[in-house]
Amino acid sequence: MIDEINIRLFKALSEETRYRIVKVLLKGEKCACEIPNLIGKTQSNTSMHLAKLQNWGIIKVRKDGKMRLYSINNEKIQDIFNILEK
Amino acid sequence: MIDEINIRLFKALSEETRYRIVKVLLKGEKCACEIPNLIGKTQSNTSMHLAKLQNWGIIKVRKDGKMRLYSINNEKIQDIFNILEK
DNA sequence: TTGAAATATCAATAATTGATTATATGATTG
DNA sequence: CAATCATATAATCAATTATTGATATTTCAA
Repeated sequence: MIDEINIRLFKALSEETRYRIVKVLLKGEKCACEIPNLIGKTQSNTSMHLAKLQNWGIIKVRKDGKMRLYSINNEKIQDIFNILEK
Repeated sequence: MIDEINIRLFKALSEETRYRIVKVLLKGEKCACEIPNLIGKTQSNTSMHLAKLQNWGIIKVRKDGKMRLYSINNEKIQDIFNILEK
């Protein structure tokens, strides 16, 4: 059901760490190594939430050497944030 | 901070019961008495989530006799659902 | 003014979720 | 191949949150 997908999207954005990750990634692709500093959380904590966001289809990742580069994987998220900023 | 308001809005919509309540109210004002049946939840459970949504500024209520009539109290919610339906 | 309908609230329990710490994996470099 | 950097994963614990069943409150009507 589409409702379940929507509820998962809301759940993704309803937690402070994930909300901050998404906001940072809306500015563009980011290396996993810099995200903890950008949002003020630990590496482990950030990594767990990145995994959740990825599992839920909110973000995607690509590898470059030993780095992982994350970016938004859902076009609707930018639209939603645009509405909230009005 | 605006972020906190946004996170609360997402939290409101991230739980199945509340999501269903909001979806029902987007069609128009509803009596508290009919919401449990409309969403398939108990009276007590529905009432608790109505209280949360009200505290968070998502919905509002007016009295008419012994009934309570609930409706959406946040213009952005319809816009968000419009995006999700695309 | 008693009873019933509509609704909220409370207390207990159950379930979910996040934070933390430590460890594991995997790629790169020397 | 050993060391190191980047990152993920696992286990535990704490905290938050939802559900349930019972009861309280309010309003109306007989």
